[in-house]
Amino acid sequence: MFSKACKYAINSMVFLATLPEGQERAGLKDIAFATNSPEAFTAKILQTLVRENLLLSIKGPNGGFEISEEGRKTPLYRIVQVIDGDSIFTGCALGLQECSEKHPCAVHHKFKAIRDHLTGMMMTTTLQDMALGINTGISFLKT
Amino acid sequence: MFSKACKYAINSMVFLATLPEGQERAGLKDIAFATNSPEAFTAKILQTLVRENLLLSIKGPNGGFEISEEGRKTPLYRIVQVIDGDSIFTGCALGLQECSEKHPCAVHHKFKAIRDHLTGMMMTTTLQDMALGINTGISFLKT
DNA sequence: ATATTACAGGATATTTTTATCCTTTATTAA
DNA sequence: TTAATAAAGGATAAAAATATCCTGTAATAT
Repeated sequence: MFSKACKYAINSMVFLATLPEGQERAGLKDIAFATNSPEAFTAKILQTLVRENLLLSIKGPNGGFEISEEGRKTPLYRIVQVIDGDSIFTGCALGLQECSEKHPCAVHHKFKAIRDHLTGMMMTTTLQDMALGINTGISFLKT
Repeated sequence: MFSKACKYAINSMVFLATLPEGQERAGLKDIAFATNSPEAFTAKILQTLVRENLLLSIKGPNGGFEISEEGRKTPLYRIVQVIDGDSIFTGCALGLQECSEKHPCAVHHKFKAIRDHLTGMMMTTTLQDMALGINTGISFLKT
């Protein structure tokens, strides 16, 4: 469904979103540990998120990453789009280059309904929402 | 969503299911052409489907592949399961090893609804259904 | 100023997925 | 029985995704 890179991105963002005000910064090591992801690889992905202004990065002692205001309000949709592109939201399930109402693949209509369901969910779920679930103990960041 | 291997498998099966009675056999070359997929790679995938009794293969002159009776009735679900495994139907969107009602990830409930929607669709759509759409000109096998 | 800390980014390695090639095996037609 | 055909299957190859390592750069604290 999503690439590992994308899962690491989402989980890192959610973790940062769970941190309480006043101590919202975390280093790579802590992020990787909290999310069960490989440190160096995660670093690469965070770089992308920083470039997109979804994260702030601070070098030096007491440095680390913080979720930006923009990032906090960001829907899950955006993270996926940034890391995996939006083929999952728009691409043909069966691989047709052109798959549309006019030229549908054999499951176009049925599949479109599911994609739309997914897209809607991803657009309306923010990282903040997800963090809230974690912070209230309703859901979990790692196994 | 699905691997290329899986898309090739589905498209090959659907193509074979579109062939009229009495001439339901097609060679690798024709299958690959009809579905826009690489011949040798597709051959490997068809081997798997043959082992699963979803296809029959016949060697020698006038040989080729035929969809089996079992294959014709098979839901899309089964092809995906055979080629990609069922992580798409059961796995956690965010990569948690254990993701369940008891120990849900941050989008478990919302995502489960979508997965169930997908699973239902895949279980109720047979290759025959898909072939019918192609044969009636409603849908297309390639771009 | 200097040593230390921590991210940035380039280079490289590993693994998985996708793809091709070639020999073998089975089948058919002549 | 032989030549031709077509899939099976093993061996590689190429590409993409995942992962690690190392040097450079910025920031901080002493």
